[in-house]
Amino acid sequence: MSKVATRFAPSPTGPLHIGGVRTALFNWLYSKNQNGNFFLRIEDTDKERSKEEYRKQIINSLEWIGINFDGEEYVQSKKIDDHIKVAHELLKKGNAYKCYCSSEEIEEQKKRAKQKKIPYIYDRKWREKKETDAPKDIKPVIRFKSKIDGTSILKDLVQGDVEIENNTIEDFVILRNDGTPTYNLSAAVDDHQMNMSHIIRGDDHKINTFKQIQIYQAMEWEIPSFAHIPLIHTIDGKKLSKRDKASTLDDYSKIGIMPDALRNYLLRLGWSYKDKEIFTIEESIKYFNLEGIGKSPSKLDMSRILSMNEHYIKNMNENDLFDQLIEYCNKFKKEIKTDKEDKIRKSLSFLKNKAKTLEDIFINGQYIIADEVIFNQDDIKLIDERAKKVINDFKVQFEKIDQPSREILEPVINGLIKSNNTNFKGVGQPLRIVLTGSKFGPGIYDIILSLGKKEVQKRLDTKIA
RNA sequence: GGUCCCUUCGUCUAUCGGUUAGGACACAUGGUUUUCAUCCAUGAAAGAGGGGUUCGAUUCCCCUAGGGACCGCCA
Repeated sequence: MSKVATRFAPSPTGPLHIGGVRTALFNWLYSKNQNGNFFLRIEDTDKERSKEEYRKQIINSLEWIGINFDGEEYVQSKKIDDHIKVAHELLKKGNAYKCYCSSEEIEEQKKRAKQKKIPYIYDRKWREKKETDAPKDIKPVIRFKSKIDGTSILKDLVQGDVEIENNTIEDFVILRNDGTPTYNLSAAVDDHQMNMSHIIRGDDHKINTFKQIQIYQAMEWEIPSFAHIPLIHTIDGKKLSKRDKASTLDDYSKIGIMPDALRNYLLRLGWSYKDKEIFTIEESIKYFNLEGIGKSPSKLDMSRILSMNEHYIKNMNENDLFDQLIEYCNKFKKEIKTDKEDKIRKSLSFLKNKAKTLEDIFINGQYIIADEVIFNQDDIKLIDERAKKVINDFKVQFEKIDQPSREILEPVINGLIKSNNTNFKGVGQPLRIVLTGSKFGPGIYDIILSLGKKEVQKRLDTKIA
């Protein structure tokens, strides 16, 4: 058997959405699992809608989530001549013919079919007509001569055997009247030339597959294996599209979802391996297979994405988390000053406990990151005379401490609890508010130690309410 | 409308004829805790409906219902 080769073939007509990312992921994983290669093919033959910025965005997205392709990026538009050559070859071999119907004529037929509520299918008018009957003023398209009799069976690696009557597949256009190839031709030729062994793509391509297989057969090419994976649906059960919000990778990265978490989520969306939920990249390559792909479409679930991200935040290496956090803040929030970096790094161990996203860490860490304490107006109201006295008492004691540590602070706090005749909350809450601006936050010792002596003193001087 | 596909807790899923139908997320309750969280424990929660086949069906077959995809000289 020849070496496994898969590809991801997006068209750069919009931002890549996570359905596409999952398709890319499955192709990539399958090839890596089989020790094969994974290629990227940019299908940019729609000159009107293809945009360079989208091409870049697609490549960046794949890189962000950790999918790397082998070899050179394959650009479909550069291969158009090959596609046209095949069209003419099919014509010569009698597997295709020129159709002189005007687009108006076709439109008219479609409209009529719609009115009568019967399915439209091109009537194969020019299939057997003689070229000499051709009208002079019309540039023909080239149509593929599809099978009319019998049925075809697609042995799909995910869906099983799919049988279809050949006459439901029309004589599709392979070359437009401007001489350019259409999708089914280009895709078939490219996949053949790229030596694809497995075509893994969305369910929505299933009918195309029947068309493309006929091209392979006519050209006597080896037919690759196909696997049509179920689509990802939105919460209301419709195919995910680029227009849906929260559908592109950027939508997730900007709220602080990390690539590994999203990768893991996408992997488990429509694929499973026993009861295993968490997969490192290495594990996903090791365990990925086509048998594990389910047949039914699955819905996107934000709370699941969040909890996956939370899992990664809590379990990943803290240095890596720090790096990702800084990168995230610099890109989407504000640049973290170098003098704050160290404080943040030290505080990660407790800041991450309250976070589902990098954004959460950023927000929870505001009391460190921001130069000025931002006070929650409601919480300030909790600072009454008693609280002020506690704060003041603490200030006096704190000034005597050279090197704050938990061991030194603990007796101080306990002493204040006693002398003020209160409980821990009576001391902790006012201090937390004056130091961070909010009654919610990390433990009081964590706050003090993360800020450092100088900063704590500065904040204790703050006049509130 | 035609063709094709799908159907297990709210969601993602396990089960490859015999299980108290399992796990994860979310949810609820309780515990730990200096707040919010984290963490731990517990709980509620599913085989669309109807026929077969079988000693036995969530699992195999058929029908119905519901959902989805495709039906471009887009990709």
